[in-house]
Amino acid sequence: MGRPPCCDKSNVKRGLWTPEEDAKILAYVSTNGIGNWTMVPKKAGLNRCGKSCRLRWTNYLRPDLKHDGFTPQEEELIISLHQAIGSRWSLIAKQLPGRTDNDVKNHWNTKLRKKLSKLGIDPLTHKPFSLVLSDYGNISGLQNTETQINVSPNKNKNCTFMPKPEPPSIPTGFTNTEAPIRRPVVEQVQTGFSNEIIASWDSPSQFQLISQEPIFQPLFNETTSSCSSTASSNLIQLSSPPAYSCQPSQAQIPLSSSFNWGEFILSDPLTYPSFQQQQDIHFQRVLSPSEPPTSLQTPSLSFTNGNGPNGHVGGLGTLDFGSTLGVQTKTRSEATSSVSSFVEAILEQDSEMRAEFPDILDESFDY
DNA sequence: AACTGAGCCAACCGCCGAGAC
DNA sequence: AGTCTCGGCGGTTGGCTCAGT
Repeated sequence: MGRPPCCDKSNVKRGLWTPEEDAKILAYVSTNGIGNWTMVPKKAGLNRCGKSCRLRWTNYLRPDLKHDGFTPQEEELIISLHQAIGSRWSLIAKQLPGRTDNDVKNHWNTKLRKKLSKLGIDPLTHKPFSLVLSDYGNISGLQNTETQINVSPNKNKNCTFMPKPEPPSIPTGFTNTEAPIRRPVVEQVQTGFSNEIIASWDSPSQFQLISQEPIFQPLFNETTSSCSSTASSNLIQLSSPPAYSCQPSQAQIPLSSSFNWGEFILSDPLTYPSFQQQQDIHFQRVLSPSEPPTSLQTPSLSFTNGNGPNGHVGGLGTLDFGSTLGVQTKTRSEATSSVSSFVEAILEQDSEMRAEFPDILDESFDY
């Protein structure tokens, strides 16, 4: 038996609010304060659902709200917080005075997500698309090329894969000439559950405390300095909340030290086919002994609930850090070779199709 | 001028947890 | 312990605006 509706929806007005209705809410709140929203419509003389009144107040009428556009600083903060904690809009909004979760969510969905995509960054994982693709190749049970081809990342509607990521460009909304995010996120793969990796965000006070730690510093540094981040010694203390099944419960992950996003994106096999000739050299260089091997690693995922990699499991999945925290069990070349196989398979199919249907597929057809 | 599609944002929906009873 | 109510939350939808054709 479900919860009964808070009001008779057939008898309440819906849709946009009129100035008169707004005035009634404001008048009511100014004299009675906030509380017991279910009684507000009756007491304020409104033919609205109490919940609707609360939302109207929370998202629009509150006097402390800003109604102007987001500043570049606010955008940077949203991106970095989203990178850290995922789509927990209310927590993000608490760090932005005068902004509501709805504001932040809408701004993310309409502006920031596209900005990141244009930079060749998957807004879901905050990683370059090429790295996300290689992560799919790393998911256990997807060993062979055919399986990988059958698993389309686009099945996840939240996954904003682009068929051909654009080369890195200068973001329009940022004050700096440097891209605000060029560091791949190695701490998490955010597929609807893994944002719980960073687990100490449950209270705003904790959040505030942690947000002042170096966790975000690399991002902000990079907006004003070169890509050689000073975060090489930074460690993120991970402690899983009891409600989730991240493993292990305690882990330390070093942040990327000298990673160059531009270099990485330029190595994107989808963007630059010559990547295959360079990748081994590239990763040998990046993974040289002087570099922390984990700087390019991502957590490998194992699903204990039967959902595939595209399943939005909402906290029920299990992240297995066993292979990435401390011991590297899968090399970058393995990961990228699976991507290469994937690309090769596509190119091979393309060649066959071109040979078979030369009139249909002209030269400009491209992936 | 009319149409169309994309972008944007306000509002809604439904689930959930907390707390009162 | 069970039920009910409220408010919070993230995801989704509806409708307005505007640029392009």
